[in-house]
Amino acid sequence: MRITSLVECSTRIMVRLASLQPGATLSAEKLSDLENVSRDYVDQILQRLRKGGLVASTRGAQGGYSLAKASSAISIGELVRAVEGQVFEEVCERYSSGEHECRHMSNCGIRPVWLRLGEMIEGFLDKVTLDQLTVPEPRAFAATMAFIKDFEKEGRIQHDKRR
Amino acid sequence: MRITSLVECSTRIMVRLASLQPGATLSAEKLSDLENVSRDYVDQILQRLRKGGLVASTRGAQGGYSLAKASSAISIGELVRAVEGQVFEEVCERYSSGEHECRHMSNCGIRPVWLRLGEMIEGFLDKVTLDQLTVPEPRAFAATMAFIKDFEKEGRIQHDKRR
DNA sequence: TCATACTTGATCGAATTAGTCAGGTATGCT
DNA sequence: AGCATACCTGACTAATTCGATCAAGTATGA
Repeated sequence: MRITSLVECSTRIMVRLASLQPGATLSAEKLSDLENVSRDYVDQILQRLRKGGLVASTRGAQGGYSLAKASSAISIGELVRAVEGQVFEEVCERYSSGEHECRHMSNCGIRPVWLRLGEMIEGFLDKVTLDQLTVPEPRAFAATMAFIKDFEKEGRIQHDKRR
Repeated sequence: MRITSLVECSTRIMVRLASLQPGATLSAEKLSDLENVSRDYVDQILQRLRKGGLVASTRGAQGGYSLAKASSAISIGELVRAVEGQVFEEVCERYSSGEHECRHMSNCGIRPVWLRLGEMIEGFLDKVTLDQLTVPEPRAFAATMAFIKDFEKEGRIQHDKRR
């Protein structure tokens, strides 16, 4: 299980947009340079984000992209759904289609685990909003910590300080 | 993000073994028939489970496989690590190797989210044990619900629930 | 009207997944 | 001992998904 390159790139692009002053925009070209992602790929990502209603675009010369709503109103879960279609694919959906019957029979003890796992992952990502990723202070993740409080008792999140 | 076929098959095989009477074994052939998974694939899975210390094997005619320890002592997290090597791959590990530098710079707000997500997924799967999957659905569901409840409220799990 | 910037969809190599295949080795039963 | 049963090992491969790239547009503002 992992975060794909697509989600990672999309997140970085969204964080860039979230750091803009109100009214400002960033062109796809600029985003490509800033994040070191090819122009074509940036275009594709922005397109999906726009269709998902997460970014707004201004066309023409001096045009560009900006967030479609407040960064506090955009969750990573939404972002993932916008670029990948879904956050977590259910096992039973995947392995039983058409002529095949779901291998999880009645009285199945396995299915609830995958369901619950999916709900948990989605619940987590839906509660992490973009504004939490743009601030350098440890105040980020307050909502996240509330969601999974006591999971780790030693304290708050340390932001990355490497290199 | 999804559960792979490998993990799904492995889980079903382990649940079969968990439902055996103490001392009993199931041959790879039998498991293959019961779960409708090819004999070769079952062999491969059982081999990985054995190397991970989750199943024990008895060789020779009338031999077979059984759990290496109590089903209450085997978690799905362990199972996943045994068959796939890891539960959740870190983004920074994947996208920054050798000559490439991690794109998550200092004061990165993104990395902690992926780290936390990974910890959560692993924490969840490490606490779901095989014995919780061998019972009819309502009880298994109750067990996973209990996990979430404990997870949110106390950060720890009750393993010795009365029947 | 033209440069800039966004839009769309097809394509494609690389990596991963999902399983197969071939050829062993160990054990228990007769 | 002989041999059938069953486990063990690792290489191999087809299918799918990932991670982009590419080509050919359309819309807008100066």
